[in-house]
Amino acid sequence: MISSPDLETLPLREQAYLRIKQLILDEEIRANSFLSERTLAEQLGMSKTPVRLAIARLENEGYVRVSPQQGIVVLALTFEDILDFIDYRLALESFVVRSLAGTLSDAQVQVLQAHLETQAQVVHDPQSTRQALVSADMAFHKFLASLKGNRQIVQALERQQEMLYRIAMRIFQKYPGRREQSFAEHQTLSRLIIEGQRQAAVELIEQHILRIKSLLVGSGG
Amino acid sequence: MISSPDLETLPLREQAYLRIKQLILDEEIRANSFLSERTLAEQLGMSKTPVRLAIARLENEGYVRVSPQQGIVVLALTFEDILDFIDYRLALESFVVRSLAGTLSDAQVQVLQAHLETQAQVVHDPQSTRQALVSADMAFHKFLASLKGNRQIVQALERQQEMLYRIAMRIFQKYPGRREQSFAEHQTLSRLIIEGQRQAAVELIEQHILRIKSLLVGSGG
DNA sequence: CAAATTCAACTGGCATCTCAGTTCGATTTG
DNA sequence: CAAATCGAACTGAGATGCCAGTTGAATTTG
Repeated sequence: MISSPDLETLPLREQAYLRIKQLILDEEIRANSFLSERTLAEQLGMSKTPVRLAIARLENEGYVRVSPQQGIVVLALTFEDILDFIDYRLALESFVVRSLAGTLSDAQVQVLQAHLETQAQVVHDPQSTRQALVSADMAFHKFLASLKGNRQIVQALERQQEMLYRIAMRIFQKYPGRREQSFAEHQTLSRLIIEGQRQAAVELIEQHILRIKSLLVGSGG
Repeated sequence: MISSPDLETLPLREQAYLRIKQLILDEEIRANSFLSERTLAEQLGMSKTPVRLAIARLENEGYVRVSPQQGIVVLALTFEDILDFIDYRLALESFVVRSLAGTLSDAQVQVLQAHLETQAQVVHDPQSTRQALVSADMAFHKFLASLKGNRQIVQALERQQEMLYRIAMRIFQKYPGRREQSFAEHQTLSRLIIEGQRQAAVELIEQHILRIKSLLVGSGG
């Protein structure tokens, strides 16, 4: 959730986009709340122009809706939206796992295991914030996709992850047990991919993702 | 490729977006050519402001690249880009077909067959333009996705189709035989989905899509 | 007191202007 | 003649101001 180059060196429209999106994802700006270009511009210390570009981008990505002469509304994800995004993710990730299984080079196996080790430290550190846990979880899936080397899929997955970040945070809060369980599944999944057990790997990732749907039913959107 | 509400009633930024994108897709603006906000604004009869928003959107979608103090470049798809988009499509569509097979209601079967009939008329009309043939082909796939009822997947597929529209046009030009072959596969695919032959349906759609890769190798990017 | 009306304070949409940085050809200079 | 230099003509980035349309509370009117 953090982008590396110094925020201040970026164009103002990019700063505005990143900062507003972060406020939304962290729920410092809640769904269904209203914004205005002028207020945002003042708060961010810039003019309306770059704010307008940022808002337009957030609208295209589905975070807000802009009504002429009315204002900007932060959109709430409907239950249907969430289920759609989960199936979308399922389509992407099961493809990734299917085409990855049994194809990893030795070097790739090394990097994958290093990545798992990094996540292990976060998971086993009692100091880790919920943000850190969720980010590490998402980073693993994004990393798998990047192994496939398909920019479109990685980008699509990123977009999906950001959109469901707020949901993931709630799930991690409600079900703390997922901390360990999710990581254990990542380890198993990695092993199956490395060993080339394609069918088992695909089934595991599908269960891994579809389990989220079950959890959501129990948490009521 | 045509959006229904009267172009003139849309906000200027939307008109600019649609018109510029159409020029790019129709290759009236070729890849690697340079644009400028001011020139476009003059040509479209509006100020720079809405043009700037349109260009920003096209940049986010990957159609152009904007360099500060230099200009706007219409991006050419690399061969890798194309292959990535095709795999992306494969991930989406094989998921759609897999989850659709054997689940269609009678009403959905009716609409699907009506859709096939519409496409048949376009395919068998010798007057049909290449644009019409490509659009009808894409419309079938988009329709299948819409049967699944997942907005995210439909939207992702739309985006992918538009991005590969120029490539599809070249392929249809180089291989006129695809006119009939593609349509025949759509008929078979529909039958397999209706009859619930899931595995066969998935294999067919995967072949259908992967065949495009083979054709591209023979056409040299 | 309640209903209709007005109006001031907002909203985003767009045009315009200035600014700094790039580019490239004409000009100058060796 | 060739190389260095200068400058005019571009580029997008951003700030600002105006406009039309919406909204809601105060005010007027029955």
